[in-house]
Formats: sequence, C-alpha cells, structure tokens
Amino acid sequence: MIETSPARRTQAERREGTIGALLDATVTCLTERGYAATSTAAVCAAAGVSQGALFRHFPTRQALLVATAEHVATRNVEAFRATVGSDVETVDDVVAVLSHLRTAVLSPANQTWRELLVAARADADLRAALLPARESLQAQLLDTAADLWVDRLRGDDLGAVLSIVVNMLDGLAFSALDPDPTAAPGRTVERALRLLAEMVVHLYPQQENR
Amino acid sequence: MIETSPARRTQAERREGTIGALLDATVTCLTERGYAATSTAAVCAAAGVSQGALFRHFPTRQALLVATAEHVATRNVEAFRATVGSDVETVDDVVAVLSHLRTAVLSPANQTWRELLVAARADADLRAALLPARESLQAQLLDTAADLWVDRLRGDDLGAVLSIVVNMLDGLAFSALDPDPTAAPGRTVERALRLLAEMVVHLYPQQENR
DNA sequence: CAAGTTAGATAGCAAGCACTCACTATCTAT
DNA sequence: ATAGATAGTGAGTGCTTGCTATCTAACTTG
Repeated sequence: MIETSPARRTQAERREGTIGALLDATVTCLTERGYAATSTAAVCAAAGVSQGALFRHFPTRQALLVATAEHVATRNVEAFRATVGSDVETVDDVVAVLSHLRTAVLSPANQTWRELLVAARADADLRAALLPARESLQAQLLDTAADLWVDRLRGDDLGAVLSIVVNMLDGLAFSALDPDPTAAPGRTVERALRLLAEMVVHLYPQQENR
Repeated sequence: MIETSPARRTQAERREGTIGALLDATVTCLTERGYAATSTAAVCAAAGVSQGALFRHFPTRQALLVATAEHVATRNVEAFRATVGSDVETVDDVVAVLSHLRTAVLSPANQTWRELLVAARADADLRAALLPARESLQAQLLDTAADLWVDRLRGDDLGAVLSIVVNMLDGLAFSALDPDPTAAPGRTVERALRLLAEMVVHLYPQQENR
C-alpha cells in the first residue's frame, strides 16, 4: 500500500495505457455507433481521457482510425487461423468450420474492419492509408488457408473458395441489421453453409472423403 | 418556339421535376461521396436547386434518404428480373447469369441501397424506416427467382443458393475499393463464379442437364 | 532536488451541418 | 384581372465537428 503506490507508472506505461484505451474505445464506438458517430469526443468519453490526450498521441482522427484498423487486422488473422486450424474430413467437419468462421466474421474486430473499409470507399486518403494493412491481411488469410488446405484444394480453387466463403459471410454481416447479429444462423443460412461445405468436399473427391 | 413557351409548366410537373432531380442527385451523391458526405447542401448543389426547395418536399434529410431507398429498390428488383430472365441449361449459361448479376450488383442503384443499409445499422430510426422496403425487396427477389427456377431448385435450396450468390456478390462489392468497380472481374472471381455455377447445375442433375 | 521533458486537461475556434424563415416567382381558380 | 395557393430562393440560426492553444501534472535526468 505504501511502496507500490498505485499512482506510480513510468511514462511508457502511461502512454501505452491510454493508447490502448483509445484503440479499444475506438473499436467499441465503431461497432456500436458506426463510423460517422465515432467522433473524437465520443472516443475520448469511452476511453475516459480528454481530447488533448487523444491528439497528443494521434495527430488526426484519421490516424487514430488507421491505427485501430491495423490493431484489429492482426486480431482478425489470429481468429481466422484459430478457426481453420482443425483438420477436416467429412461434410460435417467443413460445416463446423464454416459456422465458426461465421461467428468470427461477426465479431467486433471484424465488424470494425468492415466499418472502416466502407468508410474508405468514399475517402481517398483513408483508402490509401488502409491499403497496406488490407493487402497484408488478405495475403495472410490466403497463406493460412494454403497451409492447412493445400492437400485438399489446388491453388486456383483455393482462392476462389476463400473468396466465395468470406465474401458471402461478409455480405451476410453487412445485411444483418439485427441488434444482436451473433444470434442463431437461421434455416436459410444453415442450408447455405451446408451447400458450400458439400461443394468444398466434392471438389476433389478422389481422396478418402466420405 | 412561341406557343410552347418553355417556362410554362403545371405545378405538378414542377414538383415532380425537382423531386426527381433531388432523388437522382441523392443517388449520385451517395454512390460517389458516401453517406456522411451526402449533406443536404451537396444534394441541392448536384440537383441544381436551393435548400429551401429540398425542405419543402422532404421534411428532413432522413425522409429524403428513405424516399431514395424506395426509389432505387424498385429499380433493383427490375434489374434482377431482367438479369435472371434468360433460361439456363448448361454451366456456361449459369455463369453468364452470375456475371450479369455481378454487374447489376455493382450498379449505382445497388451501391446506393448498400450505402443506406450500412448507415441504417448505426441509426435505429433509419433502420425502422427502411424495414418495409427491405422486406418487400427480399420477398420480390425470392419470388422472381422462384418463378424462373422453380423447376430447377426446390424451395429450401432456392433460398440458400440465392443467399450464397447475392451475399457473395454484395460482399465483393463492399470490399471493392477500386475507383471503378465495374472493371474486369479478375481471375479469382471468375473462377469463383464458375464454381458456384457448377454447384447450382449439379444440385439437381437428374434433369436433362449436360 | 532542480531543470527539462512528456502526458493530460480544459477552453475555445473556424467550418460544416440540418433546418428555418421571410420573401419572391410561378401557377390556378374565380 | 385579381386573389390565393404552391414552388423555390437565400440568408441566417443553433449545434456539432475536428483540431489547437494554453496550462497543469507527472515522470526522467543531471
């Protein structure tokens, strides 16, 4: 209580702490209030710091948003890697992977990423600033998928299947207007995921698939 | 030149004219500037009218946006109907349909619709106002597809396939950051569309498909 | 401990926003 | 032709925005 005075933190710790709080606050603001309503004031209120603190560490609002994008991009890759990790044999296995992928795509991190991508479409500066992170993420997704599924799908088909699956799940997330999009998938979506799983498994049936 | 004085229009004509100009201007503003930058001033500038004219016909900005949504929704249904109209037999036929569907999804009308849907996710009022148009559009899409493909796909699979295709194309449109998204499809996307076409054709191969 | 540097708080500013209001122009009905 | 209604104008209002300037608090270094 005496020697470990709680108000004693090194400058780097303070800095890192508030930056982390700002990034997390930006993620929550983006997911539950949208891009336009993610004002610097709102982020500061959610993070519990003043506006001066924000503009000390980020020269502009866009810089904060770009930093947030890179922050969530790494999380997204990790979530994808964890999801696809299990080995698949039967159609049911693939369905399970797709279901997990769906919840991953609906996570706040992915929601944030999507929100920023949409905003970038109308803002050339943001688009340019987001480009490297975007290409890096896409490449990492493809590499991860190739590592784990290379014996199942050939190069061309891998990219195509990945494009179908993630774009479909993204489209689903975009058009999900429910307050809680993490709810049950719904019959149509479940059937759609099964069709995709059957497509994946039957693409190369010469192996010992069921 | 004399009897048809160009400055002689009935009130209804004037009204309809400026309303149409405002709706069209809103569409172009939304597609090429995004939701946030579609201010009343920007729309009025694009339409060539004053702000007072806008607020005479639409009590609020949101009313203008909702009217625009309903305006493009009908266009979207028509474009979909025209696209799916041709009868399909071979895989190549389905690929052609999907390609046309892709360009339809990338059209300004559909882009506008998507922009409004995304904005509605963060705005409860807009979401509620858009709900009827949204349900009507979805129902019409499904009905149209059922009319034309009912002999090819059974009820459950119809919705699932439709969900896969339109969500994938929507996701593709969302993540297309190019200034001109109507450009060539790209190898991966072409392969993806072919895979989907094969899936559709092989779903019920008992008929006289190739 | 003192001087210097970094972190954070607060008040305020110019610009842009949705929207209003007093007014003019145009059309319609008597 | 005249009166009343509708369409359209453009300056103005209050509010929010991203960002800055000024200041205090906390940490680091000699």
